[in-house]
Amino acid sequence: MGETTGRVLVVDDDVTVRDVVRRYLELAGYEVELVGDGESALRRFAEREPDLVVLDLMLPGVDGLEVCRRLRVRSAVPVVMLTALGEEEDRIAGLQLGADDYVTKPFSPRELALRVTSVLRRSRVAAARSSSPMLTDGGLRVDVGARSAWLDGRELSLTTREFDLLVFFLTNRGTAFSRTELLSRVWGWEFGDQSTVTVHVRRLREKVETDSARPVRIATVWGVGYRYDGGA
Amino acid sequence: MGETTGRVLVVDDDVTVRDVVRRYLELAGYEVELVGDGESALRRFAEREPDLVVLDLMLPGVDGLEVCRRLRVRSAVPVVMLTALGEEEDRIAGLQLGADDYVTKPFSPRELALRVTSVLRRSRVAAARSSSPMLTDGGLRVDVGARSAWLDGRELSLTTREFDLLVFFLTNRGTAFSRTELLSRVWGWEFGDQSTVTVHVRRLREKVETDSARPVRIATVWGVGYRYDGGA
DNA sequence: GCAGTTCTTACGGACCGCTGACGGATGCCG
DNA sequence: CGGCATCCGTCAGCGGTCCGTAAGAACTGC
Repeated sequence: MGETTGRVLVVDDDVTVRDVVRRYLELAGYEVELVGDGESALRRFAEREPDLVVLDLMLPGVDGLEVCRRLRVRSAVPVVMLTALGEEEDRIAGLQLGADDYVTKPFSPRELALRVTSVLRRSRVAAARSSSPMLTDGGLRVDVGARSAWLDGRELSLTTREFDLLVFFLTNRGTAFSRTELLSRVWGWEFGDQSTVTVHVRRLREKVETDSARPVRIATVWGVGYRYDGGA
Repeated sequence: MGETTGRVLVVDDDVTVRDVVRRYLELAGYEVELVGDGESALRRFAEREPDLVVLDLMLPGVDGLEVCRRLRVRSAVPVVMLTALGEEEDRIAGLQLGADDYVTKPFSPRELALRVTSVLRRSRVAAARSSSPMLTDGGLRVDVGARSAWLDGRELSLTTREFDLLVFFLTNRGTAFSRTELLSRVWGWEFGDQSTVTVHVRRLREKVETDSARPVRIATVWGVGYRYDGGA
């Protein structure tokens, strides 16, 4: 099959390793680019934006960990690290920097190709699911990732607690919660003054209700607590 | 249509060939320059920086191969070679020197025009993909590969950290990040003083915000961290 | 009308982010 | 090798925001 399933950038200073890796990855259907040092890796990455990077830890000049960090600054590209046996600490550091997998030298090229395939599949699934969710209700729109909210088009300035509270309500519509439960699930407290909740609900109402004296969205459930009803 | 789709420099010592080629290329919408020998070709190339060069192999004085080689020293301009039948070796040499296509004499002028169009299209696609990606936002332009940035045309002098931070923000617009997360993804630290982030954001703001006391691009998200909003 | 519950307002302190300054590290130039 | 400039991380002070609490008023259900 001539169809490529992705572009892979291989970074290793050993020509022999590069060639072997190249052959196997190409057999697996990948388009392969090779570079021998960190600077070239970063430059080539910027030019070609490969789908995955195979990165040797030991590199002349900028080392593998630094390359990984710099890549991570501007890309979520999956990285597979090549480490020598016994570089335990480096491996851990690498994974902390966001490497997605690692292979210890000496490695079987077939194994590397398999890992590449598996990491790539994993990251593609993750990417498909990662778009920032938008909560909406009537004229209310909430971007959880951006931590901002709009009511009828104009932006609301909500404090941290208000925002968290609103998000909780929006993701749990139609269910009544006691103040104690809200304290637990929004504040993370297991005990505390319930009036804290009361006051915050009031302040939130001032911002999301058209008439805060006659609330439509956040309903009071007498003797129990509060419930979020749709604003539609 | 009067619009030109590119400038082509034609190098051939035969006046008749030049005129025929010129007519067809102009019909195809190109702006055409004609020269008759190698020295003129190099000089004119330097003056006009055409988008493509049509180059006869047999030239008085500096021959075609040498011209091609000299061009390649300082430009990636696409070259289409004109070769006589049987100049097999020259053709191979030409391609090795970086010619992008060749046409054997006698040739149909229409075929030449088609080849020119096709080479030009190919090279433009390649250029678009290989030029280092530019991040832009409002008056802000960032060349990631070159590690340089401009605001309203004048170059910014950013330090390494500032640059990385800016690139991270530009590639993750509209999402709020905690200082801890920035520390992890830009600094590569898993723990550390959060004020490090605060201070760097401040320094970056001084350089990319019109009024750093009233930031527009890098918004503070109270109790959380920072978010990059468009500067538009 | 009474008791329990919720609403409203006010306030002080805690928290947070901004700022300016400093010392150490690093790299460059003489 | 020594001096200088740059960059970086830390810190303390300050000013502003936010939060939790308390206390009185209003309301609900009985």
